[in-house]
Amino acid sequence: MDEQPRLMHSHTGVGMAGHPGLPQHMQEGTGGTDGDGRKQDIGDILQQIMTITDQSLDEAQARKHALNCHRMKPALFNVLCEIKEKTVLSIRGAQEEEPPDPQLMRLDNMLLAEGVSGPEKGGGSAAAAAAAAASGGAGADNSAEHSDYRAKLSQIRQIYHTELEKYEQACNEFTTHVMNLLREQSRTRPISPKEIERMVSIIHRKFSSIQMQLKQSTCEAVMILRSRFLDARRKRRNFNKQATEILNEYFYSHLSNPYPSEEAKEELAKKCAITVAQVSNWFGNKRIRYKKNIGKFQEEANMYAARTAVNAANASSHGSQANSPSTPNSAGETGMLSGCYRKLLLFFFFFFSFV
DNA sequence: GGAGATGATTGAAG
DNA sequence: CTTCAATCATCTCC
Repeated sequence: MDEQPRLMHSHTGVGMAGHPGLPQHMQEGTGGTDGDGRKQDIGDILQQIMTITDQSLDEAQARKHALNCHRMKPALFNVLCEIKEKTVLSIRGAQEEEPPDPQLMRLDNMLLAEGVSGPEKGGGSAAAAAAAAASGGAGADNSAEHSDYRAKLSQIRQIYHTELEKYEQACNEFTTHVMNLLREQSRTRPISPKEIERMVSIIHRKFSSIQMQLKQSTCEAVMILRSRFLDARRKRRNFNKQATEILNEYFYSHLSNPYPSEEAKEELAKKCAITVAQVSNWFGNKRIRYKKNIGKFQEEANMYAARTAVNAANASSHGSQANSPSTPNSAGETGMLSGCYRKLLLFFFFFFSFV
């Protein structure tokens, strides 16, 4: 029977003696020396434990209150807190400092770049802006496409934000609820603030995984929209004849160095009603295609060279009209030509044709 | 429908 | 950053 002293010890150690909420016989038992009396006490306690589930809620509350008011309770509670703190810290050691999820970062970056998350950029996205620049001067149908794109993107944005708000609200509500529960429970069992913090972070992690799904689907929607839009952008239009003539004229009149400066590009872009990027593209394509097959472009080169020569001659004779050297109106121009210039044109044409 | 022309895109190089 | 070179996707002409 060496269990008996231990039980007794534990009984006194836990310190229920003098507790106002405990039955008198239990309090007496702590200081008692009578073996039978002690046995009786233990029997009573066991009986109480066994019947505790049968007690009414009010009775249980009374016992809870009694326990809370016990004089040894704070000391015991602190000890338990310390033990718990150590345990929790050792558990946390392995879990903490986890790096941010790269996939989530990617999704966040993409949503930000597309203008879905973050501040609204007037509905404009990188794709819309790029396409707007690339399609330059293409006209009303393109701006209609852009507005369509913007409208759809804004729709996605709205849904995303509504859902995100819902998730955040639900997360906050749930977190508050759990925290209240834990605070309430912390009065009867040791729950450290760190433990609450950990619980909150667990909840946040769970909700952020739900949020990630939302972000994933939003990204997919944007990608689909964007790919459709970019496909539409690929439906290019050839530049109009006048624009091509302006570009060709510049190209062949600068054949020794067909690299227009930024200013020249801007001017050409303005004249052709296209973007500077399109001018750059055009010159890039032209240079490479010309170089690849000079023979094929010879006739074209001769024609533009002749035209340039005529323009130059024209400019010298009509000094005041020289401010538009690169875009002659062929029909009008020919009509204005004197016999002398017509001869000159023919000379240049044939000269360059046989060179 | 096919061939060639043409504007745009992409990746490498400087 | 610009330019080159290759390539793609579409347009235009026959």
